[in-house]
Amino acid sequence: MDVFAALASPTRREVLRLLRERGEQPVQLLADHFAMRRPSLSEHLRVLKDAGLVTERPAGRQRLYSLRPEPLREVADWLTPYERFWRERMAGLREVLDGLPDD
Amino acid sequence: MDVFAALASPTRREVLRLLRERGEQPVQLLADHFAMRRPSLSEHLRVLKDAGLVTERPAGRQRLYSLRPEPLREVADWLTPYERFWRERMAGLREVLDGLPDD
DNA sequence: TTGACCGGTAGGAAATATCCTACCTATTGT
DNA sequence: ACAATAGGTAGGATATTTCCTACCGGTCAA
Repeated sequence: MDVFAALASPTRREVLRLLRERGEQPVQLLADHFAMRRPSLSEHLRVLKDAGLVTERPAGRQRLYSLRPEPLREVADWLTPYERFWRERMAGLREVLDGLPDD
Repeated sequence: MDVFAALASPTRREVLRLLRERGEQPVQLLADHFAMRRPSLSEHLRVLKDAGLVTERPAGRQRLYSLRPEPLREVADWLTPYERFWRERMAGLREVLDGLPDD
């Protein structure tokens, strides 16, 4: 339910990256890439699922997880009003740099 | 140091919003908008400062905090590779909607 | 100089997060 | 039917977060 909290964990961000790069994955394949036992990864997957960032689909005895990027829009939307701030500051920095003599 | 973790708290996101909308603010003015004692807000401010999201400047007996949006670029950059995913999905949804009969 | 004010730190309580091992169910292959 | 496999749940240890009250130092104003 809370996208920002779900993204706070490096492990969970890494899970999202794996799903983005590889597409749908069973738990075991994901778990292979972490120095962590499977039940711990299961908990991370549950947090991601509660946040709507992944979906799960049974396939035989496996469960295939895939990326569901929609909730990331909330983050992108949240960032929007800050963009002009860092653009202005980057522009200011650019001016300062342009004002320096060539080396 | 960890921008994503700093953004996980609704209180801290609200602090950033206040600083964005009002500019530089002393602690007391910020604290007035939360149902929380001042020392707790001080801790949130420290987390934001450690993440580089605010700067602090002494002014008499006050300390003025202001927004420092640069670290948010890290978040925006992290989001970038996911953008095409939700765009594709939105496009797909659009097609479905377009295919529906007018009501 | 002294009292009021601003805001940080100390230390503790309670809740939550993050890991583990042990165990359970469901599915598959022999 | 049975052993092996996939993956979730239970419950516990520990660490971290988030709040509080009490207190402290620095600054300003009378």
